[in-house]
Amino acid sequence: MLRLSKKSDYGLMAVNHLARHYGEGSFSARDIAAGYGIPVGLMAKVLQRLVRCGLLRSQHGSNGGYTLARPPEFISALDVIHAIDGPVMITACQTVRGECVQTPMCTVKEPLRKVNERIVNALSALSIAEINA
Amino acid sequence: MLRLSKKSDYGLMAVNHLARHYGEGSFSARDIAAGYGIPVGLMAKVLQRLVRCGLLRSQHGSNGGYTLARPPEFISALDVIHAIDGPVMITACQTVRGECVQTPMCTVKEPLRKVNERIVNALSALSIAEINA
DNA sequence: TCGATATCGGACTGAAGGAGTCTGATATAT
DNA sequence: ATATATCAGACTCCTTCAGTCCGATATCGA
Ligand code: SF4
Ligand code: SF4
Repeated sequence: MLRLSKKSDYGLMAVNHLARHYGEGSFSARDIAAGYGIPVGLMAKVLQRLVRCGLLRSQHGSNGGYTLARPPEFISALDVIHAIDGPVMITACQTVRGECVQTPMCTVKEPLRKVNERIVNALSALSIAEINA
Repeated sequence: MLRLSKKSDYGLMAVNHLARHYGEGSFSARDIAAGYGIPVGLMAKVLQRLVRCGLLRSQHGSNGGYTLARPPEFISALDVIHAIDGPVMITACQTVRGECVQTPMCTVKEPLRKVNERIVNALSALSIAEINA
């Protein structure tokens, strides 16, 4: 139904939070989650994915937590969404379980691909720094 | 995960088919479904929704079927998607079951609303005639 | 009039994905 | 040592999706 996952939503909020306090040390999942009413366990899970994709750096142990891996200007909304939800693709022409049976005779595949491209561009052009402003 | 429903996909294909044969009489759900490997029952259901939203006209009885309610130039991809899936909204800030609990302190609501607006505009600007070309 | 062919409306099912929880393991500062 | 973190994955509950099915209504043609 063309909806962003809640995880991506949370991820954007978290990265946004870290951007707002960029250079002020690290923040734990608890720190971030508390301010926005996000379940801590879920927030942790989201942050982990962002680390795995190289958007954040993490520090174990007490006084540990997360920081941005690079300045907010160089992190896009697409980066965050892609790290959490995988590739942005409004159609399911080909998924992990084979391709859509309509593919050969589909008449809307190409036009939708173009629409998808525009969405990707829009998300890619939107930096975290810009969101924060 | 930001994906269009299969129903919308089918709807676009159906409307596209009717556009391609605009002025050549009406086509039944069976007619349309057959050409694209779409389950007939599901195709019928999708077409019914399009009729209810005024995009198509229907004719009961034998030799009945569906025709476009207006020329392809004046039907947009958004019209079709909206008729089938409801309003295009990438966030769930407010749904039928109340609003998102993060709404008051959400920092990404506004930026995402703007992204949504761009998507809506893109879909709205894409007419069926254009898809067909 | 009868029967075939349509749409129409809604209920229904099984499968998939989403949201969130929980547990155990590892790393680090005090 | 202990408290505090991240980390990794399995797990449950719930919603949505894709597709089916049935009964009702409308229309055409023989
Ligand atoms: S091939 Fe056509 S029908 Fe199948 S997913 Fe892609 S766009 Fe949709
Ligand atoms: S309010 Fe914020 S968190 Fe809640 S749905 Fe809207 S954008 Fe997502």
